[in-house]
Amino acid sequence: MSSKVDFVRQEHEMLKFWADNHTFAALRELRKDGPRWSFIDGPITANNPMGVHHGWGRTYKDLFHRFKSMQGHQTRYQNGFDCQGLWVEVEVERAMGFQTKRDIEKFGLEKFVILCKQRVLEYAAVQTQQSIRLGYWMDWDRPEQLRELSVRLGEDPMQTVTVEGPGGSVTGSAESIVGRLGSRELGGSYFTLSDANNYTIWAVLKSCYDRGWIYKGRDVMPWCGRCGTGLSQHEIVTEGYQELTHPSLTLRFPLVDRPGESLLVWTTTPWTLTSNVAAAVGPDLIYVRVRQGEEIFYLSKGTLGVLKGEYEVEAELTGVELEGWRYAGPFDELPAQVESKAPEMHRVILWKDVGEDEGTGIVHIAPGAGAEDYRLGKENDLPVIAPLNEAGIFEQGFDWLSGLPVAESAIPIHENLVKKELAYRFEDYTHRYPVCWRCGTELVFRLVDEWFISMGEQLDKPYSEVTDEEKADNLRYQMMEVVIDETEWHPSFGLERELDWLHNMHDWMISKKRYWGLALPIYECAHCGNFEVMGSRAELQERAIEGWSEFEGRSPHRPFIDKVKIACSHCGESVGRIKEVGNPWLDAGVVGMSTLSYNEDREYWDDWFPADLISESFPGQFRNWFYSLIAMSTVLARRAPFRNVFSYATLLAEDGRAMHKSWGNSIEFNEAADKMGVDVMRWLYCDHQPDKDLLFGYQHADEVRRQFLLPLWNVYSFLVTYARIDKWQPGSNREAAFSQLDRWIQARLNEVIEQVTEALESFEPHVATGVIKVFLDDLTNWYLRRSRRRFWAKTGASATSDADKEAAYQTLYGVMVDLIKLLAPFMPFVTESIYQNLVSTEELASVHHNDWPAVDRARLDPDLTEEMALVKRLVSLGHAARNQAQLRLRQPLSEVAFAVAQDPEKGVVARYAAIIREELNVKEVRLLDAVREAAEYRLNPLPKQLGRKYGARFPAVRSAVLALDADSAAQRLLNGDSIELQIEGESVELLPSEVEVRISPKVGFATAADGAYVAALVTDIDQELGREGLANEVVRRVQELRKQAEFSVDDRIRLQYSGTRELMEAIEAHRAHISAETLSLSMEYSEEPTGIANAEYQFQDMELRIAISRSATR
RNA sequence: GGGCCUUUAGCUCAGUUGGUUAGAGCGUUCCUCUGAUAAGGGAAAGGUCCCAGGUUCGAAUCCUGGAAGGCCCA
Repeated sequence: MSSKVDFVRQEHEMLKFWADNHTFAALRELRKDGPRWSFIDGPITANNPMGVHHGWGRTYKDLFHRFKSMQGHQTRYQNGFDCQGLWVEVEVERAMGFQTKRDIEKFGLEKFVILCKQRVLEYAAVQTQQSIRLGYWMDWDRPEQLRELSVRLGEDPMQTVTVEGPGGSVTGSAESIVGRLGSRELGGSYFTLSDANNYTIWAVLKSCYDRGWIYKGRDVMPWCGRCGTGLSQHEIVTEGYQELTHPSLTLRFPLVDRPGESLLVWTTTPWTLTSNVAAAVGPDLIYVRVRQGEEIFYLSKGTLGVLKGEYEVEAELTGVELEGWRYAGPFDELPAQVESKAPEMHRVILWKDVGEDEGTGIVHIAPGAGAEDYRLGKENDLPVIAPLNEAGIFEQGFDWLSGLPVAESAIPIHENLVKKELAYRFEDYTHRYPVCWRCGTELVFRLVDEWFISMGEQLDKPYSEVTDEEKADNLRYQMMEVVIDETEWHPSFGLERELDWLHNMHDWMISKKRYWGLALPIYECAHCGNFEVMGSRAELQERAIEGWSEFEGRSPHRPFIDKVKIACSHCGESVGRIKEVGNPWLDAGVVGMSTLSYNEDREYWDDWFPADLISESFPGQFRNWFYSLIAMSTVLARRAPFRNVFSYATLLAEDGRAMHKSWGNSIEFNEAADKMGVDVMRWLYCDHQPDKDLLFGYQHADEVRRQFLLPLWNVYSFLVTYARIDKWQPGSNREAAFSQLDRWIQARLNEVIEQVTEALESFEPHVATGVIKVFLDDLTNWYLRRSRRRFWAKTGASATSDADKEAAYQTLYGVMVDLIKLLAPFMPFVTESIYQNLVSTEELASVHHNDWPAVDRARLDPDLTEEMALVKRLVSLGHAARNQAQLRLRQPLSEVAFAVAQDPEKGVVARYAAIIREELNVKEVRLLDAVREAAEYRLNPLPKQLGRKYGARFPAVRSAVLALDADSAAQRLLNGDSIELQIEGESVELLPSEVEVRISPKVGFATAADGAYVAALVTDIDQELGREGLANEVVRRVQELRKQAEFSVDDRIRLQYSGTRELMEAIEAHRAHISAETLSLSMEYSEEPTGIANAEYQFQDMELRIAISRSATR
């Protein structure tokens, strides 16, 4: 067995092994009658290859699936792809070189929608392959089939195709097959573009409509001129802001009734000045009247810094005093201003939100170009001037500005204001400004009509006081109710965050003036204004009065769905669907219902709803997927769609910054998989506290490989190496005599099984990995290190040694098998590889088919594990002492003596003497004789014990203890006697367990201490010890040479040697030892040692020449 | 302006119900071990536990206020 292993290549071999043997299908078969464990996948946008951040989330999803599966559950294994919406459109536009919506319309909607579907299918195929590479076991579609469907769709969507489903082949048009992807007849991932998904949203919207929750609203909202669409509140936060620099403008609003006097107003969006109707001041702010030359300005006292040059404050007045002052607007000459009659209405209004942090304390108000302005305008009955069209270009009625894109308007507007002598100051200003999160275009605020779902009134009281009656017609509180009553959040602060969002959310804008997406089933009558919502395809068919035949057989998307007209139920006019498509979070949110066949098979839904787990990254999802998922199931069933939500933070590059291609710190998924291997990636992901941002990179990955994966492999490799030499097989009836170490590692293993199980059940993967890491260290650096020689024992030497060796094999093998089972959900590849070599049987052909290890309580042994922990601690002190005295481990010493903190610990030293002796290479192990060997005592009153017992009197007790004569007090305490203390006139009894006696040993020892624990080594080396040390040096050199010469570990050799006389004497004195250690069948002195390999060494002023050859006999 | 999170070694992070000696990994220096290990082990150096108050016999930990950073909402 080579210890050098190419893990990446091995992963590819395992992928092939799983594929060839249908290992995943076999697992599903094994678990098909198990208790259900339900998972709903949050759809990944099928628009680009997946990134390493997706790898993080998908690893968790796979981890929990595999864990639950090993616990016997059947699960649905359905991945999801998010398909509809602007992000796909934007990529297709980019690919086609389209600039505007007009380009799309010119190209043709029908063809455009097909391109969108094709893109989704292609990237679904890519992501499927990547996910398989990750070891993510899901019910994947065959990537080739997805690609094939994409091609067919492009050729002719109505051509007939046949595909294989779990229950046999399915035939239909390419378009209809694509529309049925993820259905139970086809299997595979769900696609949010599916007919079922779209029609289930129709059902949701219908239900909202029936309760009066759907409405058309007019509002000023963030708008992307390039995309020609508004953005909802969900889309604009987070991704939606950038630090941008804009020209900011301070200008005069001349006061009509006060010649020569002006308000000073500040704006960073000069284009909105064209639509100014009012100026707002803070009612309680202090304003000043300032003279600068001939001019008088008004601005708030706190913003005087904006003034250029000298000024003189003439008066102070409050905002209220300015109310009603009339002023001349900056663009009153524009026809749009004149028509709206705004110029004669310009006046100062009050607004409590006006502040002094920036600007002049006087805010210009344009209700047609700002959200808050619009609300303020409504309250004050102000006219609304809307300057921009869909594309962000000035409308007619703006004279010389009409036709100008808003982005190009700042400079001309400034020049115009300079000409009118209104401009006061002009400078760059950097601020966070909203941009379109898909295409990066700066947003403007625009007055538009959009469709909304009413989220219910926000009541001015805490949730606990909201009554059932109030909840009855209020979606907001119904959602809060199901979240509070039915869900658990990991990490727990998620609940608070979600409730905060739900409590404050606005009505949900569900429409988008775009092309590729859910066809909103809203039919608005142009004649009478009435609107209706269709709740299903059947309902639409029933109501259709024209166009059905053109729509028949097509997916419910534009343009075909738009052919269908119904008769208005009020006035009978022919009514078409509104042109808007749906917000994509409707698509993602409904999957909690649609993928469980809520509309088609209520029994199945009942079986699998709600999900036991959902899991996504939390930044963003509180207001996106978590929210929409909850909204949809609350509308339809008034139930929470999941019981547990597990979420995690953000993946960053190793330098702590976001990954950006242009910054050179970004790592692509495929590259990471090829270079690190996915087992390493998965471990790296899981071994991280999920609510903290994860720094992902090669250094970190290499650490995982070196510190975890390699040692794991090495233990396995050791076991296999010697099992082969000894032809050892598991399951024999040979007699085994289990040692203390065997019982210890078994006890530890069972502790670990218990802890790992608990950690995974409480959604704390990083706790599980932590426990396993410590265990692997125990296994390699303690159990194996201390057991190695047992494996080297010559078979047949004695019954005792054979039974000991058998026990070692059985123990290491058993531990290894359980360990890889525990590790299988985390590292499915390397564990499978080990399993195949170590265990695999016909019934359980994969590690992943095994049951999760159960805790064997009989093997738990807390005393043993605690004692061994102490032994390790003492031994480590012994190493420290050797280190300090510069006494290498190869040099045997006569004895080590320990001091321990507590009386009961004394027994441990004796009981584990053999282990300690070997580990520290000493002849004797004993306790320090405090009376004889201590040079100094110190008393350490233990705060935990004494503090709890005496509370506020602790300081007094403490000083009383420290005031004792340390020598005599220590003697008594070490004898187990208590001591009377007088504290503030009272007598108290000090117990030996309440104070630690610290010893400094006399000279002659090399010591190391940790609190009261002391290791003291006798450092005298007599001739005998010295020779033994030298013999070990010789052994070491021979071993080194064996390795250099690439002898195998069980090769017998002939050894020739010569060198310094002292060395030769040592060799003679320890011939047997050297020959046994080095497997030398013959050892002979030779002036000129000759053999296959030879070497010369110099150490400790001595010289050694050796040569070795393989011996023919064994 | 409000809510949530974070702040501990040069870097990345642990730190249990409050206990007087605050840990790990990486990096640096030195030592050591090697019959699985291009590995491992040990030691040294490195700390105002963000700041200020408070509670307590005792605070990295609990409370209040503040600062800085991140996220979310106005």
